[in-house]
Amino acid sequence: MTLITRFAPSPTGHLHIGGARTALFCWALARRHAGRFLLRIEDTDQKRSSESAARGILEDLAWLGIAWDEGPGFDADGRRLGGDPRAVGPFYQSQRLETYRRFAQDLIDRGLAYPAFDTPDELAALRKAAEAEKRTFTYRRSPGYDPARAIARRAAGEPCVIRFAMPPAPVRFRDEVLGEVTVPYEELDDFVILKADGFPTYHFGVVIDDELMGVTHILRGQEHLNNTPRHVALMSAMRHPDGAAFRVPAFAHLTIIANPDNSKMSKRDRDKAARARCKELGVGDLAGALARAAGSPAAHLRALDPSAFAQWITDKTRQLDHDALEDLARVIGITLPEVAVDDFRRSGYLPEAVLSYICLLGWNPGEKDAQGRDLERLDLAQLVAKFSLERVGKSASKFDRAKLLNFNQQSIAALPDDEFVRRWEAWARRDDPHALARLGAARLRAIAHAVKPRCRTLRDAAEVLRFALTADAELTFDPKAIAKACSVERAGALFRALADALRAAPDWSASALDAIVPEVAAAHGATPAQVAPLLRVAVTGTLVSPPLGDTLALLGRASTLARLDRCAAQIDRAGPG
RNA sequence: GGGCCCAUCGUCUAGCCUGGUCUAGGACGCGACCCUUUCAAGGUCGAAACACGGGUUCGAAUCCCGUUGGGCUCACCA
Repeated sequence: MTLITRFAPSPTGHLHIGGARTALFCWALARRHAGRFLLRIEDTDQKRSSESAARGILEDLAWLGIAWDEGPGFDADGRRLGGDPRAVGPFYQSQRLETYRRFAQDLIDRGLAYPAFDTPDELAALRKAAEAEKRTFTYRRSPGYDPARAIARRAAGEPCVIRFAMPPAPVRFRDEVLGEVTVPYEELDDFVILKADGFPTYHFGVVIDDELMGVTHILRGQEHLNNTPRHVALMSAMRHPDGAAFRVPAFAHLTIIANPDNSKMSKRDRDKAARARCKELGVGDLAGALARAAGSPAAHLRALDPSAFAQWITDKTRQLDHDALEDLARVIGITLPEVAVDDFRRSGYLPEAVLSYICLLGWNPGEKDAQGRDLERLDLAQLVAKFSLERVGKSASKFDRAKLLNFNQQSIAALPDDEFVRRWEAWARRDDPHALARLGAARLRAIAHAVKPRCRTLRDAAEVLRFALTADAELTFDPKAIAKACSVERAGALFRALADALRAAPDWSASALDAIVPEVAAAHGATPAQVAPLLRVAVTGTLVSPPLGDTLALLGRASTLARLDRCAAQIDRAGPG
């Protein structure tokens, strides 16, 4: 039998990093066993789902390189993803409503499901009462429930939901990573399967679609563990029109991915971080935030409604729109924690680094390399070759940004220069157009070899080359750096000798330029280490830069000499030396 | 609070199923040193863990029980 896995996100925002890990494992398991991996969009919450979010998730998956065999169609790098070769679609649950209704009706006809007419207020009251008695609220049909009357009321058009009549027995199932799990009947209520708007609930849609789409292995986050007994009970109760029973697929619940403080990694973490910073700064309203934004571009923040901001700042459950939040973060001087795949992409992470890091969250190959080191940083092909459910761990893992950053740095360093430039250009086009305009791909190419090992993210490239992104006339010289560089004996003479040598240099290549500092040093009885800082601070304004030859070659002779002049002027102003 | 799940360095983890080879291995981070005209990168070395208590056993990180701690979940959200 073909192994079939699926990833079934709800399109309420960008793909969460935990979702990406789930999708990756589903994909890897299917590939490992020459099976199929399908993607289904669970858009049954009409209020929160959006087509743009669904598209965003497809883009995120494609960016990571996780290709789905079946599901919504998508073009990625000339490759067509998705499709419906087995004719089991559509893959948007909102397009499968009639199917759910038919199955619900069958359940009702067999007395295994029933209409319920409670209003939200009534349910809330029931819950509150249960809580007061320190009891868990579990919905049950009232003793006097009259099925015939209920069905008549429903037929008359009275609004209602359909609930599953939970069979009174404990539910037991086997989880591939956790083992046997048993849940007592008392914990299982008569949950809703069809909402008042005619849409299925998650529980109902997932059970029907997994059956109809032939899914054999369900991999999902551990937060779903408690839902599984409901699904198993449903599967046992349901049948096809021809009377055939539903299958019970294999389950594997993946560990939670947590923040360093042990809280679950959530999209709200970004709002939380910004809110905390606002409080720290005493920014209580939009006007205050905008005041700080003076002079900096914060278009999305400006477009925000003051009352929306006021609500956001006090209500922990509220989230600001993505772009407005980014603007706000810039204004209050923090970087938001990345939690969605797209956040990492924007921050300059490479997909291969993200992938190799998240596949180690709750799984590892358990192999050593020739040096006795753990095998880490796998690529997709290695993952497929080695993946197995047996090696999936049981305990929650914390997301370690430092390690991800290290993986990313190594991935960047491993890129051939041309590829590095190509990736940076593609990234900068969207996320740092200013740097792209000032630097340009061609100039980056010339110094790529020196920039790569200094970047932990693609964004760092502009930071490493900041001196080159600044116009000669706007370069500022750090006074402390100048003082330090000039602390050498006869600094003025050395500086002039450097300038003369540079002006006369016959060959403006990195290797030729690298020879100048030792030459000048030797001629004046100084060491290269005493001379180099003078030149470095003159052309970059600081004491830190890529190797001087590369730095000078990138700037070019005219720019170098102009900077030398400006620096000399500043040294003169500061006093003779 | 009820139910479910989990528990090895700060973090990700190997080892656990099939007790001894574990004075518990690797990676990230951290510290030191080397290399070096700065910063990186690279190299070498170092500090750092079996939550606790009972069993079982000649022997337990490994098996059993309990305690403690943590997480998830209790919606007409998924």
